[in-house]
Amino acid sequence: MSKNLGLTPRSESYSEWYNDLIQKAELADYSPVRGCMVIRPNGYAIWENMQRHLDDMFKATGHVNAYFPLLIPKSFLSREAEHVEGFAKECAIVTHHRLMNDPDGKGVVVDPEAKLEEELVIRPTSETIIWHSYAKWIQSYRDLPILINQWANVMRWELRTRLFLRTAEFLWQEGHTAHATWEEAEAETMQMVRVYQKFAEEFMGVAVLVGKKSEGEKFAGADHTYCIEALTQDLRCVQAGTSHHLGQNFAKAFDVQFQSQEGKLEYVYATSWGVSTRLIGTLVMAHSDDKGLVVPPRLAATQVAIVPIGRDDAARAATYPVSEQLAEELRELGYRGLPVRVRVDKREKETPGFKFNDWEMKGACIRVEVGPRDLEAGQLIVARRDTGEKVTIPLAGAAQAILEQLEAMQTALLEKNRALREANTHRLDRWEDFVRHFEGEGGAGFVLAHWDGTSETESKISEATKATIRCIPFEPLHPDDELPGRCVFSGEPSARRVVFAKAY
RNA sequence: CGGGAUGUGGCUCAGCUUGGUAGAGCGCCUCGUUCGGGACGAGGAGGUCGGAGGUUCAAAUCCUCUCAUCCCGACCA
Repeated sequence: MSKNLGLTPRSESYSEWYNDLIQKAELADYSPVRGCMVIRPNGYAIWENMQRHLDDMFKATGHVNAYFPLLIPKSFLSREAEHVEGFAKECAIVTHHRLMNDPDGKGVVVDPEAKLEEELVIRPTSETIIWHSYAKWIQSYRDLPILINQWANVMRWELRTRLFLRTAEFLWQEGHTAHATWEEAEAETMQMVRVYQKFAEEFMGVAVLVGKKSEGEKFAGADHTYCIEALTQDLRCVQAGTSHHLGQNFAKAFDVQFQSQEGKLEYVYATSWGVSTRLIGTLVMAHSDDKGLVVPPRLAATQVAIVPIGRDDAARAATYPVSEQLAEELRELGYRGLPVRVRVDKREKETPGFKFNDWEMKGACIRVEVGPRDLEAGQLIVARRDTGEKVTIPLAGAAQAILEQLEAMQTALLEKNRALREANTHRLDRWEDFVRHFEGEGGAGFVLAHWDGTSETESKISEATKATIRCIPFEPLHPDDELPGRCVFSGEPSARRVVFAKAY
C-alpha cells in the first residue's frame, strides 16, 4: 500500500492526477502522432455505452443515421464565411495521393508527381459536405425535414492537447437537420440540447447548466448556439455538448432551396448538434478519485466485479460456483433493461487485495467479495466504488441487493455533482470581487454576474480574469438571477445574470 | 505556434558535469510456498539509451537538427 503504485493525489496536482488516471485505468494511450490517442478497451467500452444510449435517444426523437465522407474538397470550407474563419486555422490537408521510394534510398517520400488537383481537408466538422448532399436531396417542402445523425471521427489540428478533453482527432456524433421554417429548426435545436441535458444528468450523473452561448462563444457559422456546461472537481467548466441553429447560412452557401406549398422558392433552415469523446474526460473529472476511476453504473464498462477468495482447491470449489451463479443471476435480472456487465475475477496469481485495488482503479461500480468464511455464514461482502462503503448482505437475494446498490450509486453521483455545483456557484456584483475570485491558477466554480451584453466587455473580462461567459442559462439557478442589474465590468444596464467560469 | 522541462528494458528513475562499450527498484517468465486490502523465496528473460546527422580512436554522455510528452502562454468548438 505504501508502494508508489497509485495516482498522484488530486490535491497535489489535478492535471497530473488526470493524466495518471487515464493511463492507469487503461482508458487511453498516446499515439506516435501529436494530439492523437489510442482509446483502449476500458475507455472504448464507456464510449460504446454512451453511443448506445444517445443513439436510442436520437432514434426516439425521429433521427436516422448515415455516413458522410472523411475528406472534404477544400473549396467547400470557404462557402460559408464565418465557418471557414472558425476552422481554417486548424485543418489537416491532404495534398498528394502517392508515395515513392526515396531516390537517396532512405525509405519513402511524397511523389511530387502525385499532387492533387484540388486539395482535400480532413473534416473538422461535416456541415459543408453534408449540405452539398442536402442540396441534391431537397427540392420540395415534402422532402423536409431531414433528420440525420452520423457517428464519425473528426480532426482539428489542436496545438495544446489533453487526452479526451482536447485531442486532434476525436470521435463524436454530429446531427444535421434541415427544416422548412425557422421555428421548426429552433424547436429541433432546443430539443437536442435538452436530450444532451437528460443524457448528462441521467446517464453521466453530471448536473449540467443548459443555456445559450454569447455571440463570442457561439459556433462558427451558427445563428445561435445552445450548450450544456459541466463543473469538474477542480471547479473548472467543461463544454460538454452543443446544439446550433444555423439559420439559412448553410442553405445559402450551398444553394439549398425548396418549393413551399404556396409554390415559392425558399432557403432551408438548418441545425447541427454534437457531443464527443470529450464526454469521457468530463466524466473522469466529475467523479473519479485518488483511487482511480469512478463511472456511473449506466455507463460503466464493468458494473459488478466479483472476487472469489481462496486459491486452494477446497476454497475454490466453494467460492467459484457461487460467484459464477451470482454473475449469471445478475445478467438474467438485468439493470435498467440490459444484462448486468459483471466479471468474475478468477486470476490466480493475484491476491484479493491486489484485485480490490485493481478494480477500484479500473472503475468497477460494485465489488463483491465471495470468501469461504462468508459462505459459511451464508453472506457476501459488497463494496460500493463511489463511497467505499462495505456492507455484508445475505447470500439469498444478493443479486437484488446489488442492483439496488447500482441504482443508489447512479443517483448519488448526480447528487454529489449537483452539490458540488451548488457549493461553488457565487453571485458577485463588484468588479474587485470578481477579479479577486478568479485570481490564481485553477478553477473557481461558476460566477453569476451581470453583463452588459457587448462583445467588447466580454473580451475585456476574459482578458482580465481568464474567465469566460459559459452560457446564459435557460433556467435561473435562483429566481433573482433573472432580475435586472448593472454589468460587473462596465456598470451598464444588464437584463439578467450570466454564467462565468474558467473553462477547459 | 512562442517559453520552460523531460525522453535510458513494460513502468519509475540513476548514470551525462569530467566520453571508455549500461544499472537499480517495480513489473514480466519459471518453480515452490502463499491468498479476507497492492504476498514471499530462488532462478531467469528483457535495453539500436526517442530519431537523424556531426565531433572523436571511442558517444547514453559533447554539438546540430528533428519527433513526442508535460507545464506556462497564445490560439480554439
